[in-house]
Amino acid sequence: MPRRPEATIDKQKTVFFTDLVKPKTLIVLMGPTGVGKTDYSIALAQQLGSPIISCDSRQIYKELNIGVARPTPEQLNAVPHYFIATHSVQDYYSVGKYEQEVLALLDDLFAQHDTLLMVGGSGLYIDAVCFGIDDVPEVDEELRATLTQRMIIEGVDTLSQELKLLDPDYYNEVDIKNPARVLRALEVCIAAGKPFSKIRRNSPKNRNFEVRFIVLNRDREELYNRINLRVNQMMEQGLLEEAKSMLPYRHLNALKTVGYRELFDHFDGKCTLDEAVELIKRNSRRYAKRQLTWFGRYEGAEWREVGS
RNA sequence: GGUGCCAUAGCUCAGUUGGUAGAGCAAAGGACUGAAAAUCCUUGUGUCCCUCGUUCGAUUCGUGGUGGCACCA
Repeated sequence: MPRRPEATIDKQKTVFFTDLVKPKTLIVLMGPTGVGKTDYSIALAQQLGSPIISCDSRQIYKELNIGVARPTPEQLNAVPHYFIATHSVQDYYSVGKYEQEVLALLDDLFAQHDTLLMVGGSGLYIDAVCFGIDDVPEVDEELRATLTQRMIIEGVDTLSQELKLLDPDYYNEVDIKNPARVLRALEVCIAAGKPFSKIRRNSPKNRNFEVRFIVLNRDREELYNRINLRVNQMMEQGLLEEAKSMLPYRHLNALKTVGYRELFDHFDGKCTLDEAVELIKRNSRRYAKRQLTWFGRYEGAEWREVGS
């Protein structure tokens, strides 16, 4: 199933741009964690004369550095970067906000550039920028908290039965064993007073730029070796201390992140430090695999193999 | 050198009263619309160390090897 294949510029806008200005292109460079996106993107950005718009749901936080493999100060100075260390873990953030902020930025930057480079591994964020995300009413915290509580106590099955009543269409589509998905659908149904499936149109929004996808990949074994090695390096750089300093925020979404939660478990005495480090490696590997699955659905993407 | 124990999936091991095998972990594949580095679904992985023998049939029993561990010299 191709990901949003019909997402091309609408005819009128194409005419408008070819008449007055050159068409604008957003190059989206993506790849699994640890492939080597950072180095590659800096070289590519310099070649294109473009800044880098980061599309990374974790590097966006200023409190997270070592554990999210933030580019070094030298790398950040080599090319202007956006959306790196710009937000706080303490502030609520979401794909929707990211979409808005990036689109506003693109409007500005395209005035100076014909080609812009976006780089990152957060698939949902890439989708939001390239194809848009439906407008869903705000859900207040209390409702979410109540439903989360009920999810824990009553289990997914009870809540998915409730979803079946409120939104039979979505119930038939959704993975009813997935608490996150059931909970979201349910909270939107309740907050909006209408079925989630009526809100989630899943139709691409028009964008006034073209998109080109590049997926960076490398031999699986080599990728995993790099991930394992990088985790060791993170530990040498002081990931343990960084995680310790994040303990007060461990309940926040931003800290539900590979590299931190495993160390939190260690602090709780649930595992030894060595075990925690091994788990960070494993979970990073699994994350990389999930990313590759996601990227595999971008129709027309150019896959570039890198490596020795 | 002698004696004993062990050798089965990538790893740790279970098992077959003789009918070619299964757990955990690792791994592989997939899903994905405001938590997305999140959350969830599916799936195996095999010269059962080698040799010869007994047997209709040996991974299973026996002989002899090889390797590992332990104890004794």
